[in-house]
Amino acid sequence: MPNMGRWVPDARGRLERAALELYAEHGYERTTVAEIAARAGLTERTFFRHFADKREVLFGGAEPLRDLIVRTAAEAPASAAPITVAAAAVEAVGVVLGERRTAARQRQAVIDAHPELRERELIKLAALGDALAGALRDRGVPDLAAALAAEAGLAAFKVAADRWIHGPDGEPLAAGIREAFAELKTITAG
Amino acid sequence: MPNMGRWVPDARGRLERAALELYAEHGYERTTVAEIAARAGLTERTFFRHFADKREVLFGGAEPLRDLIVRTAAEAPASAAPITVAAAAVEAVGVVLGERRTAARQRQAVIDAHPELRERELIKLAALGDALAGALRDRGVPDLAAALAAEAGLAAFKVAADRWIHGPDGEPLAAGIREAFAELKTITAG
Amino acid sequence: MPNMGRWVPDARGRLERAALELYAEHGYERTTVAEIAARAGLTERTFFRHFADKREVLFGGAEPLRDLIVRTAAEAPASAAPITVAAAAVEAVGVVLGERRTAARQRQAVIDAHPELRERELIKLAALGDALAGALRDRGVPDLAAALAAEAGLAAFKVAADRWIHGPDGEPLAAGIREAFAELKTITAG
Amino acid sequence: MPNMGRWVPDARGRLERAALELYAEHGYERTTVAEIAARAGLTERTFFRHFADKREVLFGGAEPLRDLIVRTAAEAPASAAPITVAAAAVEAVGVVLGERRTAARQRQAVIDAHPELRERELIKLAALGDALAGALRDRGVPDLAAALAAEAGLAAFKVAADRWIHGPDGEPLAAGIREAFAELKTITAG
DNA sequence: ACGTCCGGGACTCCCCGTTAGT
DNA sequence: ACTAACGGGGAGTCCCGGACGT
Repeated sequence: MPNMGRWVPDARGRLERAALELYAEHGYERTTVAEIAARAGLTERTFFRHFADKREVLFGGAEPLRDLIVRTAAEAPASAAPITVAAAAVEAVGVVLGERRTAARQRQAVIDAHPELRERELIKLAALGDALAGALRDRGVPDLAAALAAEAGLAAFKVAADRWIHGPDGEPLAAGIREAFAELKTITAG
Repeated sequence: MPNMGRWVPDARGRLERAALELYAEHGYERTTVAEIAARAGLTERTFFRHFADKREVLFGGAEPLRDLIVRTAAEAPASAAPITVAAAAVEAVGVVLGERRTAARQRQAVIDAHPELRERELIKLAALGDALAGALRDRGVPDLAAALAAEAGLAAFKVAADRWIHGPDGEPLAAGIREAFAELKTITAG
Repeated sequence: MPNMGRWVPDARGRLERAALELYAEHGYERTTVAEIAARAGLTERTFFRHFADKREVLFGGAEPLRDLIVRTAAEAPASAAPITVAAAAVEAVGVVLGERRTAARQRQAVIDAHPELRERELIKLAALGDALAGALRDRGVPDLAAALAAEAGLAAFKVAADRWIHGPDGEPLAAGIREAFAELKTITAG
Repeated sequence: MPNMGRWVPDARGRLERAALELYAEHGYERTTVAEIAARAGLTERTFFRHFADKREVLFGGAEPLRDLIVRTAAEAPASAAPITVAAAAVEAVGVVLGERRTAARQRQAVIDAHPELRERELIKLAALGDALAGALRDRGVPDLAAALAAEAGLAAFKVAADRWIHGPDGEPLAAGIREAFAELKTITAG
């Protein structure tokens, strides 16, 4: 019989929700960790037990994406070209993320307004790129090709995600990623 | 008659040198801004007048590169394809940076060891990418193609710079960038 | 024209007084640094700018004693035996401290009740002993004799101060120190 | 049939060894309790069940010395002078400690480098001194003489131990203590 | 005896503001 | 314009302890 203890369960989730609410209400930098913790009914100390820093609460759910990338790349047919594998992996991410456009927009509005959050976002993306490159190498792709295919995948993703979020309502994210890949092929062929 | 004043000149340069020395001696995070300022014969407050934060002292000289990118892109022949322009701009950066390999290596060793410095490096690179995309748009390249060409340029630069810094002594950086572009064309054509 | 600035002057003194009051009112460990700072009209951060830690506020005025010891030892006649010089130096401290018995008692009551404060007190005394030993060596006293004379001086001081503080009202501290020295000679002669 | 339980035995010993290793590898203050516990295969909380604080792990074995002092003082002939009893008790400690000079040196190197550890060492020594003074009073020695004889014993011990640890290889600790006592008698007789 | 979750305070550091002096 | 002095304020790390469960 779990959770008969003293504490309300899901401390991490409460902290995440409290942080997002406060970031939306007062802005990211005018929100202190103490306020987030207070709203979650916890202490500052506990916040830092769950999140390495004040930014991380916005980027906590990255591991599933990483796993998805690695898995998708591993499951691609052995005959697939590196760029095709990269495209498949990135599209898989696009399918997952593409389902919550409104939430993504709100989150991105906070991130875009604060360079320190942009920094964190970029390093998270770079980590996904490293994972993809590693998965490609595991398929036997040579280092240079693996690194470039992974970077190409990231490039297509970034460009497509930017349009999907900031542009008007329209086609789903995954479709935008496919278009970006196609355009990338076109211009590099030039 | 310069420098008849009370202060030793070149406060900014002294801070930069002191910071690099201390980062090398004790590591980045074990070095405090107070120590850097003390070694430079200045106060902590003065450090922050010259650098926005503790990381920036490692990334201070980025504007010239930005200008170089924009200028190179602007001066490319009107007939050049976007990817060709991006390649030329990125290669120009490679030529400039390629001259100081030892210094680049030391700097990169510090950066690689600290995720917070990686974050700053990534956002600096992203800013260069934005500048390149803007320069391409100024040439009349459509948004999507400009964004992707800029990202492709960054990708080639990142991959080549990584190999140039971490690999054995060998070919110059600019040559590596050209190779990376060629490989990128090969794999996207796949 | 000092102190025309924004701040009430003597931040350090205000912190000291606030700390002593609160330690007396609520006890040492039930007093937080935040409370001390608040009562002094300052912030926690400023407390730590003036005192290395929460204990140091009780031991801040030690340098004058150190100087007094060194000076007294240096000014003793060249013919004086090491133990005589040590006695003179320690007695000089006793004369200075002996003037504020009530304050010393209150302070000592706090210290005696908290082992962590005892630790700090002991290391401060040890530092005075080191200063005395150094001053003796500067007079040409060999290392071993200097170290032992300094320790003997400290021993007499500790014993006398303990009796002066915890015992009934009576003779002044300096007189007790002299008695302790005499008794020390007696028992070591045994 | 011991140790059929769930846990690896000798948690305390594992914590002690882990702490000493880490203090040697990274220094005392750069070692966190969490690291010590992790290396010992335990949790931070368990560390604090065995040791009152992070310093105590270096000073755990002091009770046997205390007992030794009290026993030696109690067993001295009734006719022995206080200073003689103190000398015997302190020498007994010297005999025990004197057997592990290399370990003592390493331990002392850590302690000497960190004032907070010096504080703890001093209070441990003071506790031994209190025990000695108490044992002397139990023999009927008057308070003042007991306190001074105990302090004299500590003084001789400290000076001798310092030379034994920091000086070159040479005579055993107990011999150094005897010499220190002799020198103490000489200088106090001056 | 140990793990888990959390509270709470001490302390360090980064970064910024104001004032005044040169 | 540049510097020093003093202080505010929040982030983040660490030590340490309490309550509960096994």
